[in-house]
Amino acid sequence: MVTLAEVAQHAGVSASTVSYVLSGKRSISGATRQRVEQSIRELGYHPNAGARALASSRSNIIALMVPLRTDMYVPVMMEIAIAVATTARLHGYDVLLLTGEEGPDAVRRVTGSGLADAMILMDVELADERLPLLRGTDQPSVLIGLPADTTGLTCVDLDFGATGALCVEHLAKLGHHDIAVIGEAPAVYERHTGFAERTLDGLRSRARELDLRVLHRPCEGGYDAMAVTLARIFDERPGTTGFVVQNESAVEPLLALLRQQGRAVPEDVSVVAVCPDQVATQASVRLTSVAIPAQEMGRYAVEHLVAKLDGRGSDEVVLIAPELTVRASTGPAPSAS
Amino acid sequence: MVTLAEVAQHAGVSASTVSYVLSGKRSISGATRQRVEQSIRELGYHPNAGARALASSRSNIIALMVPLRTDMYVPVMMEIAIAVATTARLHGYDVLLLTGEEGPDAVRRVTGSGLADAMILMDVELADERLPLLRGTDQPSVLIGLPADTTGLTCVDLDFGATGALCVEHLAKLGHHDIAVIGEAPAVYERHTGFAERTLDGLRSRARELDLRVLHRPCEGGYDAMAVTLARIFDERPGTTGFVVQNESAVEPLLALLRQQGRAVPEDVSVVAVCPDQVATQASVRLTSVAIPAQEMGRYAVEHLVAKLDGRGSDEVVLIAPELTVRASTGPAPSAS
DNA sequence: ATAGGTTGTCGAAGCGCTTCGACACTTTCT
DNA sequence: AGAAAGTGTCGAAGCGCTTCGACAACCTAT
Repeated sequence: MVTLAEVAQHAGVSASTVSYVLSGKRSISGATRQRVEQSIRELGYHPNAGARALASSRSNIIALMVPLRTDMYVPVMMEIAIAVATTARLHGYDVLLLTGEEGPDAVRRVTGSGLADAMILMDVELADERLPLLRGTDQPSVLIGLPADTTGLTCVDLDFGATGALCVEHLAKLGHHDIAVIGEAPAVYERHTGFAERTLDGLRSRARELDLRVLHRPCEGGYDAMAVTLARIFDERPGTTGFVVQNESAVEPLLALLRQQGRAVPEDVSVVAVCPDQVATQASVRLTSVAIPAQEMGRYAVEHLVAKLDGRGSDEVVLIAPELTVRASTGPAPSAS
Repeated sequence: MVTLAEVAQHAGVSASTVSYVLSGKRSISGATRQRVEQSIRELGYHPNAGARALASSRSNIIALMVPLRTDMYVPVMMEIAIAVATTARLHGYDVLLLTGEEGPDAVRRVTGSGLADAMILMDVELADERLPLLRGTDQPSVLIGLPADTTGLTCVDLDFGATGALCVEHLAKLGHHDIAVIGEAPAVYERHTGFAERTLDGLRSRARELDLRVLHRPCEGGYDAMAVTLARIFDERPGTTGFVVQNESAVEPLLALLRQQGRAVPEDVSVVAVCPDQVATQASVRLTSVAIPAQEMGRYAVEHLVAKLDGRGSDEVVLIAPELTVRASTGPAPSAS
C-alpha cells in the first residue's frame, strides 16, 4: 500500500504539499504539481479512505436508504439508485446502500459514525419515524417522496397532484365522462406513502371542475385481482370509457382483460398510466402515460446534497411537473366519435 | 460527537478497555463491561467509522458492483442487491454501491483506497476486464456469474446448463418433440455474459440425448419483436409445441401472441420460463418455470466473503442446482393426449 | 531601497481508534 | 511455599491523512 509520505519522498516534497496538490486547497506551482502527479502515477497511489475521513471528517459517501420491499416499483427504485450512484461519482462521492429494514436505527448509526456525509431516503411515509432524527442532525438529507410535514426538510418528488389532474384533463379533452381510477394495492394506501392519495386528490378535484365522474378502486397486481376489480367497475359504472392506472403490475392485466372482453383500446376505452416509460412502451398497447422521472429525482437528490455539503443550497421542496406522453392507448370517447 | 475517550472517562476506565469491550478481543470482567456498556448507552456513543478503518485497516464495507444497464433482469439485480445488503448487515458490514460504469477503475479505486474490504461483482462477462485485477489483489471477492476462466476466483451462479437440461426434460416427459427456445436479445449474446449460452448448451445436449428437435431464436423484448420471432418459428417448425423462454420481457408478449393466434396454453402449446418467481406467478398464465435464485446468490456471496475475511473459506465455484416448479403453462403434448 | 503584499512550501499537531507489550494481581500446580 | 500460568487493565505508539501557522522567496509600489 502506497502512502502519501512515500509519494512525497518520491517527488522530493513534503507530505502536506502532496495533500494540497490532491485537494487544490492551496496554490501549488506548476512544476511541483507535475512532479507530484507524476509520482502519484508512477507509484499507483490511492489515498486511504479511512485516513482521509478521519482527518477531514468527511467520508465522501452518500447513504441511500432503499425500501426493503421488492414488490413494488422495483424498476423505479433501481433507476433511482443507479442515477444516484452515477451522479454521486460525478461529484466524487460513493454511495452506501442501506435497506429500510433497520429503520430509524440506520439513520442514527450512519450519522453517529460519520460513515456517510449525507443521506437520501426513499419510500417516505407521511409520518415517517426517521424524520425527527433528520431534523435533529446537521447532516444534510433529501427525501424522495413527500411526508406530511416538510418543515426543515428537503424533498423531491413527482407532483402527483398535478399528475392526477393531467391524466383526467387528457381524458376530458377526448370527451370521456366516466373515469375509473385503478390504484395501488390497498396495502400501499394503508402504509400512508402519500403519493397515491395525492394523485387521487389532484385527479378528483380537477374532475369536479371538469364535471366528470370518477370511480376509484385500489387493486392488487395480477390477473385475478384485476378481473374482479374490473368486473365491479363495469358493474357499477357501465358507461366507463376512461381509465387511469397507477399500478405497474395492474397495467398488463387490465389491457389483457379489456381485450378479452372485446373492448378495444383506444376505440372503446382509453387508458392512461402513471408508470415508468419502460412499462408504458413495452406494454401490449403503447400506453399514453405520465412518466415517473426516476433519473431526474435521483440526480436532483445528489446534486442538492453536494451543494449543501459545499455550503450552498437550502431546504426546499421540489415537485417535478408531470409530463403526459400521448401514445396509442387513448383516443376520443366512443360517444364523441 | 462522542468519542471513545469520553466514554472511557465516563466509565472510569482507559480507552483501550472500552475498545476491548467493543471488539471482544480481550477478556473483560463482567463489572467493567457493564459499566462501559452503560456509559456507551448513556452518552449515545457510536464509534467513528473513519478512525476505525484507519486504525484497523478494516472498513467493514463490502462493495457491490451492479451493471449500469437498467434494461435487463432488473428485478433479479434488485433482489440480489437487497439480499446482499441485508445479509451484510447481519454480519456487521455495510454495502457500497458501485455501478459498472467505471469498469476496472472502480476495482482499482476500491482496493487501493481501502474503501471496502471485499467486493461482489455482478454481470460478469466471459473475459471480464476486471478479473486480472481481482486475481492480482488479496482482497476477497465473489462473482455472481461465471467467467470463462475461474482459476483463483470464487463464483456463484445458477447452474444454467442444468437449467436448460431440466426445461427440456420436463417438456420431453410431457411428450413434446419440437422445442423452440426464445432467448435473450442478441446484444446479450454478443456481450458474452455466458449464462445464455450455458442454458442453450445444456438444453441442446440433453435434447440430443432425448432425441428432440430444438430451434433457438434470440429475441428483443416487446410485442413487435416477439411477433416476428414467433411467426418465423412456426414458419420453420410448424409442429412446435414446446417453448422455453429465457427473457423476462418476452414472456408476456409470447403468451399474448399465442392466445391471439388461438393456441391455448397449455393445451396446444407448453411454455417453460427461466425467470424470477415473481414474473412466473404474475404472468397471465401461471408459468412453469425455473426460478433464478437471486436471494440465495446474494446471501451466499456475502457469507463467503465474511468467511474469507475471517480467515476461513477458500476459492470455489458454486453452481446452484435449478429447481423447476410446475405451474399452469405446461401440459401433455397435443399429439400425446 | 524598503515596507508591504503575494505565492509556494514545510513542519507539526491531531483526527479517534486499535493493538501491543507491560504490569499487577489472582489462581493453579508441584 | 514458590514458580508458573492465567486474567484484567492500562499506557503509548501509530494508522495515513488534513490543516494551520510559519516562513522563505519573490514581486510590487512608494
